[in-house]
Amino acid sequence: MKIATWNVNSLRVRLAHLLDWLAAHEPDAMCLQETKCDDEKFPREELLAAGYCSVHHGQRGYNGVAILSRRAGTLACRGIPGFTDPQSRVIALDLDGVRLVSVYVPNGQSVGSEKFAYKLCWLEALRGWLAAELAQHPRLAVLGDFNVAPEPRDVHDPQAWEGQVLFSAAERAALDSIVGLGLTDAFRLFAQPEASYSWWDYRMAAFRRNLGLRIDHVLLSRELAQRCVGCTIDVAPRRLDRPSDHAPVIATID
DNA sequence: ATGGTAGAAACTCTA
Repeated sequence: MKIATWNVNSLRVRLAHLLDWLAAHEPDAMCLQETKCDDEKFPREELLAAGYCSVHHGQRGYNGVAILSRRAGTLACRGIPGFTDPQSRVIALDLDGVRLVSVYVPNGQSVGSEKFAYKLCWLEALRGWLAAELAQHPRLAVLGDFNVAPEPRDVHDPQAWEGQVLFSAAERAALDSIVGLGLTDAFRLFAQPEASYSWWDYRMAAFRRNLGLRIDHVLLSRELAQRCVGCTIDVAPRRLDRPSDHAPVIATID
């Protein structure tokens, strides 16, 4: 089973990139973030024509998460159950015995801001829910844009980024606590190139200079981690014209 | 020197 995640930063703008990528890599499932459209404008038919079913938790203008799959799955939920959130950031799908979760963690804007407080609150709600999910679903995969770089090696300039949003102690502790429930960062199961990142700011020619952060993750329950045989970041789409600022991450599970 | 770019939307917010 090949599963992937990609923050597309507007699905309608990136649809051609996405369709090309799906045709080239043929993942069984693809988790999307920042679709930035409501359900009515979701390109369901175009994706179906490309061989993918979809479930979407949309929102006009901002956020929006989806899961595409070759075979039809069963929608598990939209949003974190019991956590009232006007922002569309979570969707879950049961597919061939695996529970897949697509997450778009709040960015947090800047440490100490209201949005930062919302981010920490949101991560705590996610942790509580995933604890219950893990108890019920031994095959659980949580994929998405976590907006947190876990370690110094996930940041191009860790000294400059230390304490900044996306790499503050509080955010790292919150992500660590989620991983500590019994999840594995699939990317770190394997040897990886130095300076591997999944997001580069559009500004300052950051991609050309590889000034990136690894903030998009595939977290696997123990059972899935044991069967994971590969996990890579595909930087190729970041080189295209009008790219998303994120690259897809793909994991293969036997 | 808080700059720079991109997307959605509507003239500003979010990232």
